[in-house]
Amino acid sequence: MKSRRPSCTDSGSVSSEVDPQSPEKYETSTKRRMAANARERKRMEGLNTAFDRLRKVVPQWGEDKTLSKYETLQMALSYILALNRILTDPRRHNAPQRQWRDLQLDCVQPENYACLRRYDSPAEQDYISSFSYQFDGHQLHA
DNA sequence: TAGGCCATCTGGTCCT
DNA sequence: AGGACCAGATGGCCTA
Repeated sequence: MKSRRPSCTDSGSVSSEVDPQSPEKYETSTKRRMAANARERKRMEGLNTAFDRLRKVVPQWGEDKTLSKYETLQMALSYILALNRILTDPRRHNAPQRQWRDLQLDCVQPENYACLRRYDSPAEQDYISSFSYQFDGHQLHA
């Protein structure tokens, strides 16, 4: 993970509500704020770890393209609906020999991805066109 | 250079 | 009181 900005709070900038006449209060408040910042960084780190784990289990566009957080959530939603569809699809029982992978690709609808970004390369177009199944009764809300 | 994405800081709110 | 969570603000990095 890249560290963007050197922490200004870690150097001790704390705000306005502090009484300049009371160094002890100022120090206490500064320490509290720094601790809160550290906790927040830790919390966001956990959140980003969760996003990374999610990215590993949803379909990716390619090794060189990392899904943004928003894209990851949209992809996860669509993927879950697709898997749910697979589990409830009656064709599953009629054609047990069908390859799981084929059905999986078949069950993700392209319009769920179209809003995410533009895909210009032939490889990406091919990948998108493989998601051809139309849901009935499932509606995604943007 | 503008726009998208992101990390970080910060203050507010809620909960224990 | 202190921690967790959240949303707004800010500024850096990257790409078209």
